[in-house]
Amino acid sequence: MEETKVKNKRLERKEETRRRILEVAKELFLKHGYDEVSIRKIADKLAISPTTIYLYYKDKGDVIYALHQEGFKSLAMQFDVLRNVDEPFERLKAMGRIYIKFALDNPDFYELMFIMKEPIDFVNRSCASEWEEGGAAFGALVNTVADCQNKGYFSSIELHAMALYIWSTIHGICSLKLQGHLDHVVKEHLPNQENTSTLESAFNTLISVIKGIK
Amino acid sequence: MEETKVKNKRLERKEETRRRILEVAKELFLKHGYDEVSIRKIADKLAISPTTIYLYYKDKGDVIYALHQEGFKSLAMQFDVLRNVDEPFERLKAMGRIYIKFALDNPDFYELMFIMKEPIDFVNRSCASEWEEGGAAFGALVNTVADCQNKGYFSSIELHAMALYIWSTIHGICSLKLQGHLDHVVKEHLPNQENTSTLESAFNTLISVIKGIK
DNA sequence: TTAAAAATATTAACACTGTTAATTATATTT
DNA sequence: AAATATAATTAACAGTGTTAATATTTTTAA
Repeated sequence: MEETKVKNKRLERKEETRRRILEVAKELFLKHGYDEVSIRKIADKLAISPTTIYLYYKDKGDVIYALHQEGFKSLAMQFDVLRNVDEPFERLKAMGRIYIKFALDNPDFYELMFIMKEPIDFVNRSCASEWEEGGAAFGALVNTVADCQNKGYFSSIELHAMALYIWSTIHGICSLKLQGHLDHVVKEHLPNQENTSTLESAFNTLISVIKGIK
Repeated sequence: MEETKVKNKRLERKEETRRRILEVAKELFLKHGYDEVSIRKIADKLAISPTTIYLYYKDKGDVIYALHQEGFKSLAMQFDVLRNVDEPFERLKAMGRIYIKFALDNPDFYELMFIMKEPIDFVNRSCASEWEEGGAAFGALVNTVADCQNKGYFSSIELHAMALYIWSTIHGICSLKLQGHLDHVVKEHLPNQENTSTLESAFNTLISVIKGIK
């Protein structure tokens, strides 16, 4: 009976080391951005050998994927307050605002979660069909859109097409902003406009557009 | 008078080498994707030394930027047929379809032009204010939107906000698709739907949505 | 308690990357 | 033909992800 206890102790320690590696990876990631996260730098900060990390994560993509998952958990937490918003269209609006705020507050995480290819390729390779975190996020949007339709909003449009369309618009504006593709357009075509207000005006346009659909 | 002729000859040769480097860079880029384009591989294919490339391009970002510019020229050429479409809303629709087709046909170029940070950072650093190719593309959209408004379409919405909103939606759906973020969502929430039809249905949703705005 | 076994961590190395300084080869001008 | 300007090269630096072989530590068995 002792041997299982010891084995558990070992598994715990192993899990703890895994966690510590991820913690440092996350710290470097948030402080210096993705490009600055190298296996060697993570190892240096932990005062371990670079190769040790490969005993806990298959490769760098695996580490990145773990951060990717953390991001989705974090976003889900932000979404948690939506349970207090009963009116579906208000909930949809709040959802959009939280999503945008998350993107602006955590640009590196957003890049990891919705822009970069590597982590999502890892998902598509590993877990063939189910992917809880990602499915839940889009599922929450679909549910809210369905609730809106039950209240008469944009009920003429197919549910999933509508959800995807909303996500596309908000992701589009966030990704253009975060990747630096708005700076020039704003400078040339929308002077005397502040940085964040461009996002807001695009979001408000979306809201007022879909609000009118019967 | 001979010396200027010689100097011109030299400049021509220099420009020719610059062009050949870019040609190979583009070939590798289209064949193997961005990650596989290294200075050394370009040099190998040209049977020259890697460092020679640095005599023609400041750094790798400069090469990437040159391809970035090629992409914008190519897109502008695709847009050229729009001159034959008189009705503004039809032109807007055609514009969207061409944009989406360009993205699907040239995923690597699209990534370079509208997703990656590096080339547009290069733009924002180098040419402080004017950037013809990019400005022209968005300008074309703004003009078409303005023409639509003159015909009574979505005239209640501010011009630039509307243009940015349309771009965001179409870029959003393209970027989600190209970066692999739709695969999972489609598999889970929209089975029995084909790959490209997801894009089309989102685009059609956008069109039918904005068509109804007064 | 000590010897064997298993788990964990490390060193050394490979094959790459972008990039620069110093050097050599080539072409042009005097 | 000699001097000069231009072009291209070699060698090297500092970094990357990753693997195989080796050493160290921890656990198990005698």
